[in-house]
Amino acid sequence: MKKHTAVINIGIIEDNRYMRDGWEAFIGSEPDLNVIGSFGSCEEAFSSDIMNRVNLLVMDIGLPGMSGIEGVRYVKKRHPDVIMIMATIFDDDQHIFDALKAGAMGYLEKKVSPEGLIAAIRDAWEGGSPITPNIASKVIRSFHQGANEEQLTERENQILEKLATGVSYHAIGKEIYLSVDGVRYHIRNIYRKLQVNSRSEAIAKGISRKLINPGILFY
Amino acid sequence: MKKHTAVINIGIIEDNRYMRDGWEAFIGSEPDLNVIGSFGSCEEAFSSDIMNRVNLLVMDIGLPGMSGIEGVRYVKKRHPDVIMIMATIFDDDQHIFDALKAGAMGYLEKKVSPEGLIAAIRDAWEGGSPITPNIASKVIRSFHQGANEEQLTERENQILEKLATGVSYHAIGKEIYLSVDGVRYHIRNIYRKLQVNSRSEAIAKGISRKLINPGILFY
DNA sequence: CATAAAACCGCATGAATATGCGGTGATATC
DNA sequence: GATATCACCGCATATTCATGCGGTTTTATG
Repeated sequence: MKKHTAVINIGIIEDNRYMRDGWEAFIGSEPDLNVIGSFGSCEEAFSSDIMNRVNLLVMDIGLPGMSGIEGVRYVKKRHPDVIMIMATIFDDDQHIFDALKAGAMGYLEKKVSPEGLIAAIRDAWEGGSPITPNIASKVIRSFHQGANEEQLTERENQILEKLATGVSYHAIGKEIYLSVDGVRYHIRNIYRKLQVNSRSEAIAKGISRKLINPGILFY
Repeated sequence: MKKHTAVINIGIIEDNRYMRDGWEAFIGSEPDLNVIGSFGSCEEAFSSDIMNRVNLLVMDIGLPGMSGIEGVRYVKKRHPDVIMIMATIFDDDQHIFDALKAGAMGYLEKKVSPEGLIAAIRDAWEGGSPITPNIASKVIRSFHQGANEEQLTERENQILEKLATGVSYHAIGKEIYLSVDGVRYHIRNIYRKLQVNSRSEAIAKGISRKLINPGILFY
């Protein structure tokens, strides 16, 4: 395992000139942070030669041309070791989750202080995930389960989990020592409680309500 | 909307006496933080009268009797406005995600500094989610999509999303102006790429690979 | 120009699912 | 002791799904 380089090579992608220059100045003033390129769009950045040397990118989301989200996907695919931190004015759920799903390690609001930005870069470089508190809050909340929704019984949860694996009613019955019609009985009740009328919806809703874990999700 | 009270009423649940007293002393030394009770187990805490006055709980996970996770579920159900911060030695994924899913707002490692603990309490009280960097990293990573897995085309993703809603092939075809057999064609390919052979598995795998969002998950 | 890959369409068939209705036995509530 | 709720079993039927095989058209690549 290679040790961290002494200096972190940083790239900036941000279309607002003032913002970009400000970041560059602040980051560059740190002895161990080296801004090797700053660009106004993903296209400019990705066609430059810095992509093979850069260690960490600070990116905006609202960019002309290729959006920051698409940019994250691009980088993640072609340069999987590059760490990306989003710094943006968007604090809506969709942007946040899209960016994180695409592979960003951090997500900052643009109003972050220079010191905060520097700290975030170091934090990400050490393997952490810098996210400003109210973004963190949204992320954490996305894990919370619905509170006063209709509860499933133990048996129903058990069967719901089996449903998600794709096996037939017959196979479910065999696994839990129940007749096919017994399985059907519980499934009816599950559908009623979740207010759905298909196996597919039950699974989708069950997962989104955290009643079942798709195995791969948390590795 | 009621303004935040000037003083935050805090409860502590931690079985290690030294740890508990340490926390109580540190937290209590802040003028705006008021420790109104500290307990060695959930049972003790929940049967006390502080539960109706407490604003924020700092809890361990590894507790005798009712575990911290169960404790979180209990509190979330009966006192949904109480904010919970877990402070624990467990940094494995299962404990973290279980606690967050159950409703904890923050997750700290026990080695957190007193200043860090105080900051975390204030942060949580302001609506943030205090999590130490390497915990944050795990949470963020759980959002990342698998990199070199077989990609679905745009059309396939579109259809996979429809599949999760539970509608029939016929209905899917109508929605996206495609024949039933055209729908079938894409579904075959989706199954092959995801290595499944049922609609249920495709949905479960699609969600866990973040190819589709169950609508309710991110609110 | 040949070839390949993606995106469709059609048909056929056995398997699985959704749902309605009618049962039984156990437990709990009033 | 009547009533209700839960967990199960059985049967019947229309609908939907999974999958195999053979097509066409468009678009990119060599």
